[in-house]
Amino acid sequence: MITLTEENYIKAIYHLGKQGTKTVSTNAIARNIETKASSVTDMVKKLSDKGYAHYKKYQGVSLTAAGKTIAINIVRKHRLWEVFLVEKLNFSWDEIHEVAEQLEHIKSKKLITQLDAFLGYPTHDPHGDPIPDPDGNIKKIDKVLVSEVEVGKLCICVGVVDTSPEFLKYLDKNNIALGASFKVIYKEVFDNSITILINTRELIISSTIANNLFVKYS
Amino acid sequence: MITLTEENYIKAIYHLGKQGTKTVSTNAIARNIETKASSVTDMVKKLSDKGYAHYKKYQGVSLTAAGKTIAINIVRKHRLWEVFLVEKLNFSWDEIHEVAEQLEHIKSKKLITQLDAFLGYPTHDPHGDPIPDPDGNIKKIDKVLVSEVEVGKLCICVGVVDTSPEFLKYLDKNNIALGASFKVIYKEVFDNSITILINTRELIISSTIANNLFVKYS
DNA sequence: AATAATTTTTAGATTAGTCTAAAAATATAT
DNA sequence: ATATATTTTTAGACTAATCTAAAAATTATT
Repeated sequence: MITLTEENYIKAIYHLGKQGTKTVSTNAIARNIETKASSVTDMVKKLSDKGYAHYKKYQGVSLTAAGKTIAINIVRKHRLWEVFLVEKLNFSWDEIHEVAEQLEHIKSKKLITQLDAFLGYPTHDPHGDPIPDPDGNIKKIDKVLVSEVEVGKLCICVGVVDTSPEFLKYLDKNNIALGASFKVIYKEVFDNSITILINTRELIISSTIANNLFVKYS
Repeated sequence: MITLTEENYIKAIYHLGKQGTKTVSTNAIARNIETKASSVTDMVKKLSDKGYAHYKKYQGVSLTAAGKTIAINIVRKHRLWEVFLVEKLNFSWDEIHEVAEQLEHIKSKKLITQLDAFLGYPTHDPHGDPIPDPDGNIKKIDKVLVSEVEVGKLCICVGVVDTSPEFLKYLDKNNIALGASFKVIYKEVFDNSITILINTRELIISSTIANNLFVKYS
């Protein structure tokens, strides 16, 4: 049996592992799940013993195939619940994360199968992130940061990098929801801010915003 | 903060407390949550320290007002989730208990408020048990055991005592669902079995069954 | 390449929850 | 009312997960 705590470590290793580097550092995990490095060392040994992680002292951690399967399954559950919360229970996209963090640990295969069907087999969560299928396959769409879009391009908002309530509330306030479309009309070289035309209104977005918003071309 | 384990003890004390006696025994709790009496003693002291239970050595336990509030809130969550599982996710009534046991511990006031609305403010769960309202009020309907119904009475099935999968499957097999109506046509004095007429079919039910099925008169 | 700074690990303690086995209290039976 | 049986509590040990502080290894700096 796998404990809730083990699941959270596996999830952290998974997410940190995707961000580039081959192996994940003890400190990075500690930061991610708000614990101490010494606790991470202990847990990582345990995960290694149980066959969920590769671990050599001082060399960082990575997930085994078994570990990755578990991680992807948690991600699938998390994102399906997020869709449920937004589509069925009228949560806004900045309120769903902490509830989904709890719901993702509920153990019942049937629950997820049925939830998936009930939601109409969604492919993306409310932040635009892909939902792994039951076999763990994740199809990635080609999305690009607003900061990299050329002037004149028509874009559709498909996702975010940062999912903090602060950022999501900013987007809401400016009517930038998933699926919203806009055109990039000017890129300021001095501070990398970008002027977009959304719903006939011009909006200047900072480079910080532009680096946290994904779009696809339409 | 209240832990998951504490919640489960409080729930057990609540359910055992309703079954008659003024105070609940250590052994009864141990049996109910499948643990040892010594563990119960420890936890019950803790609940008492935290103000959720009244406890005097060797005298049994009962819930304080605060403890009862927590218990009823868990029951409310449990039963709302059961409705969700049956109505929205097509679970059968013998499959829902163990999943609801997990879901009842999710912490989010908004989640339950919205779920309640989404389900159309149901008053009873799929086993016929009443769902406490947000303030903890439970309205009881006057239901009676089939074993106590007089011959000739027309009945509507409104609930069960035993909620084990075995019993619920037996009911399903014989088309006895919540809301099903039937007439008691004969009561055998020898073994207390009861013959009922359901959907033009005669069915003999044992006294065990008759003591676990609630009906109301129609 | 030697030293300094940083990261990671170990050692030992702590907390929540559990257990076994023995002691204490209560309930039952003669 | 005394002995017996049952229930409940205590004492002490164990596991999972955490922490602090110190030691060891790695990385960075000069």
